[in-house]
Amino acid sequence: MTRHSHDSAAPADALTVEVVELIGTVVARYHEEYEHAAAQHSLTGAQARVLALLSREPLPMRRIAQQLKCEPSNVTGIVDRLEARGLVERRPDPDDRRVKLAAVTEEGRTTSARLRESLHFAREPLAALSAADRGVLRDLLKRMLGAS
Amino acid sequence: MTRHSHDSAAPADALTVEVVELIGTVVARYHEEYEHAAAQHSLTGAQARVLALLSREPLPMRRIAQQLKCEPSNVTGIVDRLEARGLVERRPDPDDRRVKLAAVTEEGRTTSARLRESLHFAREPLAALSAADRGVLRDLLKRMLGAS
DNA sequence: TATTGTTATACTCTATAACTATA
DNA sequence: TATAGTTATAGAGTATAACAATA
Repeated sequence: MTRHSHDSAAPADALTVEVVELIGTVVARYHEEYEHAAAQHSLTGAQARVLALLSREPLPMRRIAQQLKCEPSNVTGIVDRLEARGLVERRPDPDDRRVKLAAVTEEGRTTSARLRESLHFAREPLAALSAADRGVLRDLLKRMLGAS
Repeated sequence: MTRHSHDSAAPADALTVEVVELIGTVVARYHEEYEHAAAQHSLTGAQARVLALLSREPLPMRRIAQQLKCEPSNVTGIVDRLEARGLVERRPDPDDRRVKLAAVTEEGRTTSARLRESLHFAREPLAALSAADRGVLRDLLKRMLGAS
């Protein structure tokens, strides 16, 4: 370490820069795969994300917006398009008549499952690593993410 | 390993699933930071990416589209907006009069540099790892990415 | 003829603000 | 009054197709 700085523009050593660039490549690859998998089912990335979310459990529109980190008004359109294709439906919330619960239909569930299967990112890149290596990678990522 | 399958839906073990989810978290975090840094300079993500690209060297419009993996027609609008703000300019290519080279202006270069500095992703998360750990992470990511 | 960049068009995602129906 | 969802609006990114200038 050449210096321990508390300012926000600490000098990045070559190793850190290299790791950041590698992470950038991972991010780009991940997105390409996700968009491609979604497109194979004629879905946009945002639609695929919402479908994946709802395949776990029905959610109020508001909660979807929080998960997507976007404004609630955007969710209306995304769910509209999923609903128009029969992949999602809106149900009333028995406890609060203001709330609408978005839930996957049977077709939505199977589409979501197929989409998950077509996400090769899970298998091909990681297949190059042994189980021990994947364990090391997991621990490093966890420490990295836990730090922020 | 319960089975060695050659089909594309090989069963994912718990460890692999965990690593994929961690990578998904990294991807989400990375994007949030990038968009936030871009927004601090009143730029969209796409504009910031093009500005970063051009800060290395001037490029024909066609090449920008290839780097962004989008249609050339989209680049026209993105460069238009950067040019309207004085961050980028179009120059003729002396060797081929069909080609327009997009290049950063001086202001564009300083904006790009500030943007790079405000990308905390380089520092904070990775600061939790020792140099040795970062080296291990680099090697694992390189093997992972080289595999695809 | 083929290529480069642009224009025109349409769709989706996005944020903001105003509206409704509930609470 | 406050909250959930929607609508209206505007800006940006995206793909497709057609076009002008140049090779």
